[in-house]
Amino acid sequence: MKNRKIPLNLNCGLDLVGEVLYGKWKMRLLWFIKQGHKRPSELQRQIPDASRRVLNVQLKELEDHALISKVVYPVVPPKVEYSLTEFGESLIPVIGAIGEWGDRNEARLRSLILAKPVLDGEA
Amino acid sequence: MKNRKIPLNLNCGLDLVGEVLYGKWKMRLLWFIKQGHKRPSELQRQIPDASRRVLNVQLKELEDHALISKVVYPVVPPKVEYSLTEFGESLIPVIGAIGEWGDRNEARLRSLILAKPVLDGEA
DNA sequence: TGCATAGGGGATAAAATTATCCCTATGCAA
DNA sequence: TTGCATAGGGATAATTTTATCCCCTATGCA
Repeated sequence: MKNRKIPLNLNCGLDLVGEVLYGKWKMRLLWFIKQGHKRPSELQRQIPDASRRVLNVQLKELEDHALISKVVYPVVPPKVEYSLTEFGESLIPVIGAIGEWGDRNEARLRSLILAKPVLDGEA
Repeated sequence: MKNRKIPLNLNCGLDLVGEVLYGKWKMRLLWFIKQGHKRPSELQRQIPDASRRVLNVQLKELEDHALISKVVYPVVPPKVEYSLTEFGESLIPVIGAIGEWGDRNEARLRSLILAKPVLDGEA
């Protein structure tokens, strides 16, 4: 989400959403924030597969896109809390729908995804 | 979607959906197929920003993930038609919801996305 | 033979996204 | 004085994803 060399294409709603939601951890971040995990360290605990750095970067993008807002408390040790903006809230049902579809089809998706064409031999 | 070095994480529904829907043109492909644009050349016309090759690759992945099915007619010149599987159909409402949210918030999204932090100077 | 059609796909380059590493700062506890 | 917790960020490497290039199939027709 830096300066792109390939021009953005923002033709339809789908493209627009992509711009703000395309990011490996973004939907999960929004979701966990919605669940009340507001502090960076909490989010990090919820999503241990991502590094702290990466979460920061994606949180920053979500913030730039006005989906979340950030409050920095001037205390030591530092304390930061994120929360959904109204705009971000409006996206929750959509994310919910995506997640539900995934949950509903979990078994099937899992097997489809793991069913790589056999030729993975590598040890 | 090749052999990954970084392990997949398939913890929740959201991750699973990501695996099959994460791809720059995938949702649009599904959407256009749903609209009745079944042949590769038609899809290409609908999505001129993507090269033929790229669409083929993504179509192949959608097919591998059982969201679409492909029929090759043994005629010359070749004729191919894609259609949504039942599984793919079940995803349409979700994609619809995403697109609607995007459409509803088009103006806002557009300005947020284009409002890069000013320091893009480049000539 | 040459071209058009409709579709495929390998190899490789480029771009975008993620991950890793290391460093900053404060105040308190050992 | 070192260590820990909390949060942030630059630089750079690794990975993944997209794009570009070029060539191939087969038939029918000029």
